[in-house]
Amino acid sequence: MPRPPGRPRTGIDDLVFAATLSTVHDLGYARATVDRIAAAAGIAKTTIYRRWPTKGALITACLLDAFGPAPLHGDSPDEIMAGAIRWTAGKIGEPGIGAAFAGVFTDAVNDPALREILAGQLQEPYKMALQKALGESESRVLFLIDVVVGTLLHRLGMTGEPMTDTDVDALVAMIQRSLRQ
Amino acid sequence: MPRPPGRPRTGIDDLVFAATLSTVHDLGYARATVDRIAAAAGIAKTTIYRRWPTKGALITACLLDAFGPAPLHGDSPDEIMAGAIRWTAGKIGEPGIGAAFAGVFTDAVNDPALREILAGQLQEPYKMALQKALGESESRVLFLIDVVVGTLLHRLGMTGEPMTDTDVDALVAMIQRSLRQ
DNA sequence: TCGATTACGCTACTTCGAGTATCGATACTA
DNA sequence: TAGTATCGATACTCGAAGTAGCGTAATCGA
Repeated sequence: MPRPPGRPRTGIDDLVFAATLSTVHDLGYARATVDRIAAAAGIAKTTIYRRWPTKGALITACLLDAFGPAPLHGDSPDEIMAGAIRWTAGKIGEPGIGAAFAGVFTDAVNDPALREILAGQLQEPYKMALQKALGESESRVLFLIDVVVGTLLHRLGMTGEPMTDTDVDALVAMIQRSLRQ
Repeated sequence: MPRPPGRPRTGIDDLVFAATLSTVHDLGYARATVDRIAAAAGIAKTTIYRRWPTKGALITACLLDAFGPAPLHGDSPDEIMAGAIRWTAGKIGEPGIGAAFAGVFTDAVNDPALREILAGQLQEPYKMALQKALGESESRVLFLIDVVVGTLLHRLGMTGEPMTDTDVDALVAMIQRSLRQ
């Protein structure tokens, strides 16, 4: 497929993603304006809006890049679930990721278009992979995602800190007991 | 205690709370501006700001009023927990309450002052009551609150709809198994 | 009845962030 | 060299949070 005409885009997506997470980490989601993110990346704000139509789309793309494919390893559903939960908890604990996630999530509550993006682009791949790996129904997997992600985000939102390893262990144990039943 | 001097405040708190929930329900959290809430209540915006310093404080006061004390009835921890979970799910499903909760919650992620209000005024009483009713440790009760409220809010945020009774049943069963362990 | 005090409604204002418009300069293709 | 699309920069619109000031209304004590 031939290159489209005109000046090609410069490869600054990774730079913008890094600047986004860094700005959210330093200033919080609400004060991480597009102006500031652009300044942190050393580019013009208009360049950001040429690539992502809204701030929500930018954050979602940033999260998609940060999370990537889920590592679903293990010989049993128990091991697979434990790995997935600990991986999720670790990601949410990384600087900026948890706050960005919580921020875009809350924006989505009353923005159906953004909700569509979140559910379709971010949640859907993990849902499919988990269904296949665990052999569980769609509704069951969606329920498990609600429990795991909801719990981790609620802790982050109420305390400002990611969940401790001890509590993540409790979450793993609770889900595993639920799976065996 | 003698009445303070000057014109007394009119009893419009309940009116404002009702207008707040109604506006959030109709327009969503983001478009439920203080101007619109005031218009829905039939009062001036400045009157709202005389009573609540910020929009977050207004929403929190509204939620405090809407939730009220938790009904913790039952002869066993299982029954108490089941009642508390279903009561919480029902409240979050009421028009406007879930969206207002999710909105103020997300605002709190990067607003320590608002987080203080949420944790201290809204969560704290339920935490104390549950500790007493269940005989569990503080950290255990906080974990349970994270799971229940986080799961319900995540479902609401991802789908725009409150959790179905079937899934609430699954949540109850999972928590009960976790409690017995 | 009169002054002091405080709340209310109203209008106007400041501030800030999301998103848009425009323009000159630049990089690439045909 | 002509055409196209990107980048940076500046300036702009729009909407919402929160503030200021004023005239008016309600309640108190004297």
